[in-house]
Formats: sequence, structure tokens, C-alpha cells
Amino acid sequence: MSGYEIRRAITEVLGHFWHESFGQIYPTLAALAAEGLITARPGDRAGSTEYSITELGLAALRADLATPPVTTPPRNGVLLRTFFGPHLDPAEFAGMLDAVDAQAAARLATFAQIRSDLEAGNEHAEHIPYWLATVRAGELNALAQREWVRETRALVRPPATLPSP
Amino acid sequence: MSGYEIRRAITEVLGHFWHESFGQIYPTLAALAAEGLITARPGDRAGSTEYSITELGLAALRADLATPPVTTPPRNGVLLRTFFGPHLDPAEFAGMLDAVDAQAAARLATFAQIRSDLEAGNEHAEHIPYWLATVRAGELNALAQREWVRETRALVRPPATLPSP
DNA sequence: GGGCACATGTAAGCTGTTACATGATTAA
DNA sequence: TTAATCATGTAACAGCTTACATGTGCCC
Repeated sequence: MSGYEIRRAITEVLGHFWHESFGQIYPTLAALAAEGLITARPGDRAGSTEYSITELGLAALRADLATPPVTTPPRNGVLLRTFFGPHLDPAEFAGMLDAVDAQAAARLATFAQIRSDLEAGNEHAEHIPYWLATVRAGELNALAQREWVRETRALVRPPATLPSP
Repeated sequence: MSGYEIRRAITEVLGHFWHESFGQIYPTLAALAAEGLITARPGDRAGSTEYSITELGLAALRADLATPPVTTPPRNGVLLRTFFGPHLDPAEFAGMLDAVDAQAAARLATFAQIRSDLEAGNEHAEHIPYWLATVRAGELNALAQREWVRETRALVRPPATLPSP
């Protein structure tokens, strides 16, 4: 693939759990080619370069994947605002919850589409269970977020007391 | 609070959804003091400085909180490894799932402790629902992760076919 | 001819981490 | 007395984003 295609593949395929910018991709491709982990050749379009992984590169990839995953320290803006809830305008806070819910719902719709595409296709058979697992992670996460929104709405705006009989 | 205390409070109280390092905290405190958003005074211990928020600072905090949360682009090492699952040794992959599950279980235990502390105390009454909401977010997220591990184990290692009668 | 998608690459600059240097206070 | 904790601050650097500069090829 070319750098451009790699970017698109990362955005479209890994989008819900990974990202890279051009500023990372192009210098990295040059570095990987210099190390012999990938090879470069002219692409179909003028000026474009297509890359392929080498045996050495595949070994390096596998060694990297065998490394324990790095967990990035958390910076969750929604929960930070929730923590300081009493300092926010209630309507503002409710609006934020609505936005979280709507985004989670939209993600669920996307995942449903990806899931049905994956289940319909019959290529890459050995990869399918793993790809479905990443989609499932997205679904479970979105479902948990929607549940959190429901519970939080109830928590912060307790129901009015029933009129006494 | 002093910078050191702020660090500890962030780690202990906001730890599951926020973090800051000393390299951020000390320069930021100096900048905030220069802007008049906080005031500095000598602390109890020799060489320590305690800070308090000013009215101006409180207004700035509220303005910041009213801003839409910034969502950091995702880099999920576990899902990246899952996506490339067929390139991993199955035992390695299973070990990663075990680790994810164990970490989620540990987080659930921590959250249970925090929750009971929050429910027992009767200070900061107006904050309690919001603090419980952040804990609940951690719980729901950990539960979703454990469910994902269960489902993924089944997905990638399909049950042996039953012996025919 | 214009606009869009494809395509590459770099430079400026911001954010944030890590490591280090330094020292006071407290508990074992 | 010695280790741990409290406490501050900086410098080097890693990582990454954004904006910009530049150009091709296709479709309307």
C-alpha cells in the first residue's frame, strides 16, 4: 500500500481503536524501509510509492505484537466534567450526556454495519473471529456508555417525591 | 493544596479517569498564579507552597468545564493485538486476555471500596451523586471488558465439535 | 476549467514524560 | 542512621499534530 492508502485503511478499518496522522506515517515508512522491514516500489499513480512488508518486517511485527500492550494514561473529559458536576450548569451537563448517548448510538449503528459485512464475506476466514472481537469490544463499550448515561441522568436528577395521598 | 498534594489527589481520587505528572503541575501552578487564577502562600512544611483558587480562577474553571470535552484519538493496544490475532502465539493472546480480565477485576474491587466510602460519608452531599457517577462509569467499563474477554475467548477458540452419537 | 480525491513530504511547534538535582521531615 | 515520604523545579527529549507546499489524475 501507499502511505495514503495506509492512512485510509487505519482510519476506516482500525478507526474505533487506533489512529495515525500523515506526519507519523511518511517518516515512519522511510525509517522502516531504511531498516529493511519494508520495501518500496513505484506505485500505479505518478509520484506514488507502494510498500510491502519483508520477512524481516513480519518478524519485527510479530515481536512487537508479543510485547505487553502499553496503556496510555487516562484523560477522560466527560468524567472530569462529571466529577465537577456541581460547577456546571445542569442544562449543560444534560446536554453533554445527550451528546455521549448520541455518539454511542451512532457508533453502534456503524458497528452493526461492519459486523454484517464481516459475517457476509468469506475471505480471510482465520482473521474473521479476531476482527469480530474488535467490533464486539466497540459494541460493549458503546452499550456500557449508554447504560452509564441512563443511570447518571437518574442519579443527578433524582425523581420528584411522590405526592402524599 | 501544594503541588505534591494536588498530584496525590489526582492520582488517588481521579486516577481512573485522569492523570497529571509533576512536569505539568509545577509549571502550570506558576502560570496560574501569574494569571491571578490561584494564589500562593508558604505551606506548613519548610519549602512547600500551598495554593488556593481565586474567584477569577473559579470563573475560569467553570468556563473551561462548559467547553465540550476533547476526545483524545484512540490507541488501544489490546484491540490492535486482537486485530492481528493470527500473528500472535495463541498462548500469548490468551495470556493477554487473562491480564485484561484480572486488571478489570482488580478495578472492580477498588471501585467497590470507593463506592462504600462515598455512600458511608455524609460530607459534600451535593457532590456525592456526581462522584458516584464517575465510579459507576469505571464499574460499567470494567464489567464490559470482562464480558468482552469471556466472549472473545469463546470466539477465537471455538468449542470442539460434539462427538456424534 | 474547476473541483475533488489521490499523493507526498516537511517544518514549526505544542504537549507531556522522564530523569535528574536538591533538600526537609518523619518513622523505623 | 537510614529509609521513606514530602516537596519543588528544570532540562532534555519523545511523540505527535497541524499547517503548509506541492503536484497528479479523473470526472463533471
